[in-house]
Amino acid sequence: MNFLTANLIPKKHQSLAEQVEQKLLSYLKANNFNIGDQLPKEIELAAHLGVSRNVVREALSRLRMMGMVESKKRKGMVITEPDLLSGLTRIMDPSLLGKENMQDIFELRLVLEVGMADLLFVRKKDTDIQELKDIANREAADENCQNSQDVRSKYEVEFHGKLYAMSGNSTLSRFQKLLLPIFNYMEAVEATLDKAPAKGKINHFDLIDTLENGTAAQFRKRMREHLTPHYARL
Amino acid sequence: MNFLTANLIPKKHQSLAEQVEQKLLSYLKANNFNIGDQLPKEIELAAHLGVSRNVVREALSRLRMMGMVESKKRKGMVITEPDLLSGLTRIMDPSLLGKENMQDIFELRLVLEVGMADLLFVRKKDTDIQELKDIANREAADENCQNSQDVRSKYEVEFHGKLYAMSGNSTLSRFQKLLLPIFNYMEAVEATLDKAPAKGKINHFDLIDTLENGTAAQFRKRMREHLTPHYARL
DNA sequence: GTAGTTGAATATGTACTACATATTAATAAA
DNA sequence: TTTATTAATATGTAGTACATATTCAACTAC
Repeated sequence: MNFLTANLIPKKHQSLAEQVEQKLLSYLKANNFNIGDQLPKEIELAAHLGVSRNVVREALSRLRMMGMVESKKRKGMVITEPDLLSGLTRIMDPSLLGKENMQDIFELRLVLEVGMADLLFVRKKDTDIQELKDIANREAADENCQNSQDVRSKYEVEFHGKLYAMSGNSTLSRFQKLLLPIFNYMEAVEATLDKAPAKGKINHFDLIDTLENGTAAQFRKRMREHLTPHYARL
Repeated sequence: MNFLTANLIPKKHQSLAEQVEQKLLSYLKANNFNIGDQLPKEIELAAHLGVSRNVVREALSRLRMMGMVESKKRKGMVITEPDLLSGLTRIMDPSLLGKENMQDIFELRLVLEVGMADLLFVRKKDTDIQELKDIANREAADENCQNSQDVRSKYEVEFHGKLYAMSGNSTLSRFQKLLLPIFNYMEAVEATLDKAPAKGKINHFDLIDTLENGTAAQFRKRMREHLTPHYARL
């Protein structure tokens, strides 16, 4: 391609479906719609935008995938609230992601759990503390913890998952669940390298105690220490 | 939801395009492909799955949207590394999200900035510190800061954006940029309610000093104090 | 033989038609 | 008035046809 034709083509080529998707998004953003409002019919959109119905359907399919619209058979398409994590739920898999993304996600977990402290202290309930204690007690009583890494990590997941749930932030909590396969994979890889799982000095009982009697700053410090083996990966 | 209940609960009707999307995703997850590998042609997929090419194209369009595949005109579709934030880039807009999602995102920012400390201390460079100082100095010298909330928030964004960039976590940094419109919107709403923007006791110079001479734990504490006005919203 | 050009082959991109399906809304029956 | 039936309609799916762009091979020129 010579420089003349290069100048004639300003943007990287976008398919019509992508263009229509963006137009629909701008349309929705600009007109402050409410949830439940109706979208024009596919045929009308196609006619108005001067494209085929196929193209419109591809664009709408993407909006549907994000949870931005729902389509009913005769009613047409109605606007819904998009799902923040709809994309992530599909691709959060070790076999789909590269090293850099996995490392980013790994780090994100560490950041979240340390930074989450204030949410926990604002929203903790007595019943939550009790549940944490139950988990920690079951963990302490389970002799399989000595032998099996799987068993250990089962309690680890349960305990920390409960913390995310306690945060009262459902996006955060859902994100943690998506994050698990990545984390497990990276731990498994680490295990094959003969790196001892090296437990931190702060255990779950210590964390519970801090959550019950301490401050958010103290909890952050202890959580940071609890996660020290993982921080070694930075 | 475990494997069993997943089968027991009758799924809400899924369109063929959605089913094909999932089949393609499972196919990609199961077969550990490498980036650059080719996917079968649309017609072959359609024939193999027993659906029309339209349906296959809708599914592929979704994968393309997530950055999982790229399509070249004659070459066919090749596997690429998915973009973790491709979904978010489209929907991170105050006019598309509801209160709960916005609140979740708002909280997430607070969690991230407090929890980010260790990343910063591992990866900070002298040049980064210098850049932070430059920003803080420009801010201190700008007399418009007194009058205009916009000017203040401009420096705020620049300073904190630099911190995210320093984290060395590009996903985190990109997420912060997406988060900005939400944050601005919520601050604007707060401003209309006559709530004074109430600056925290810890300013940017304090943060820089801690970053230069202190510890990660100290930085977390000070960042938490710096963000105190925002934490009031919890 | 090498470089550059041309042109055919081909997979994706777009348009269009036809019909299936499900659900609403109107109508008829009780 | 209530219930059952029917028609209308917007999305879902299938299929054909052609446009477009890019690869790859054949070919020409030097």
